[in-house]
Amino acid sequence: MSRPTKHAPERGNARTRLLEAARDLIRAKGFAGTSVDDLCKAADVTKGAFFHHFASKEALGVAAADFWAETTSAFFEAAPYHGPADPLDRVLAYVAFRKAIIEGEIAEFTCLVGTLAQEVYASAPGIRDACARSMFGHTATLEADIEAARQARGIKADWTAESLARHTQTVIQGAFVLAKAANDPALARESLDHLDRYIRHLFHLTREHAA
Amino acid sequence: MSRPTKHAPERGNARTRLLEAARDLIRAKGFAGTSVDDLCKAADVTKGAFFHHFASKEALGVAAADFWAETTSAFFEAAPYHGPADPLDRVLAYVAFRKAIIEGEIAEFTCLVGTLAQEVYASAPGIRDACARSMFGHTATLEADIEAARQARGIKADWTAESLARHTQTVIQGAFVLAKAANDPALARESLDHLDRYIRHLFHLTREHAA
DNA sequence: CGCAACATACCAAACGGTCGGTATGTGTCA
DNA sequence: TGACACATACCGACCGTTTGGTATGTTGCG
Repeated sequence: MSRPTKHAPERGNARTRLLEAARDLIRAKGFAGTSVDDLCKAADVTKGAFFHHFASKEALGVAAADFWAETTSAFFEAAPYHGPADPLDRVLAYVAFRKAIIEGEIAEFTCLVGTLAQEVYASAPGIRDACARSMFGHTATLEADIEAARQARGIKADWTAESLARHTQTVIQGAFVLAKAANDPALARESLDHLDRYIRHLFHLTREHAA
Repeated sequence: MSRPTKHAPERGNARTRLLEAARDLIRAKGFAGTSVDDLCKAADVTKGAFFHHFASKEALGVAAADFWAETTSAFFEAAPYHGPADPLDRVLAYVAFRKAIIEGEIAEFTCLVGTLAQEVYASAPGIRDACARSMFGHTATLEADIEAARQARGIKADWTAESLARHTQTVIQGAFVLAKAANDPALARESLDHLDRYIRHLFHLTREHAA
């Protein structure tokens, strides 16, 4: 029983630990508020390792946003809300799922790329664009279900699936801002209830219809 | 024709210039990304003046949030959306007004206290609380019109005026996040259209009803 | 005079980033 | 098989600059 030979020279795990540290520290303290030394300490690596893997702090920011895109898309793909056969039920289940995962520490359920984009949109366009790719890549996955629901139910809409998918993201991002300001996750959940009610309205559903 | 004597020993205008610089720079670069030197340069004052007026950089952050609360509440009080006699019309006019002022440079129409709270909610509770006061002080002004509209129209609601006022703020804050990520104000306006549609639904209004 | 409103010069710490070096593979060809 | 060339991963001392903050004036006005 031989150990598998490592062909591709295993992408160092210092790199991964730094990306995880970036995810956690930036969500709690912001990008500018997190120093390279902070990141190295949290990841338990040296500064040499940091600049071996990333050309600059800004490059780490871009990589962190890409890392976020990868890990969250895997997370949402594996999530239970894809179960229902009816596409509208999947959309409502998505909203319910987003509401359900809002709990515990604020830094643990809020969005890295939303925080990051808000902070550096003007000073670091590379990071901003990586955040946009992550955010709108995610809304695109919801868009398909919304469009399918619209067609299946023959809804004549003066809105597009794309805009409703983006509006859903708007409510989620805004909910995080209010939760942070008030230091209370309940405010975020509250807005997701309004979003749920709005979507049911657009599809002529009663409030009682189960998701 | 004598010059008006200044009685109240005019709260130094270096202080005001610093607060204005803080408002503009923090919206563009974030709080941690804006240095005391940056602020002094933009306000054309020296560091001595800065620390004469503010005990620390964090104290300036609190003062900037308070300054934002004062100036925006004056701005919204003077805004035209208070005109309509019907309270619901005032609410819809508010949403239309918020949409109308989204134009030009992103840093010019986005919200200081939203940005600030998102960045420092965990590391500077004093600033966060000042942001919360500004934000929820503003939503409270909308809440009155929403509640009046609900009573005037005899709406039996499973939501409160308070929560709808906060949801409105949620959509506005989230709209700013998406506009920054995509570098496009149009995305912010788009979500305000969804919000308008939602409010009309809650009050059983047709889409055509004029605001 | 006395005090508020500044200006100037300075400081220690923290910052992002560089650099010479080591340890450990890995591919290749005689 | 072994040895040479080269690559990757990482270390930690060090560098120049910027940081938030302080100490000590100076100025002008009631």
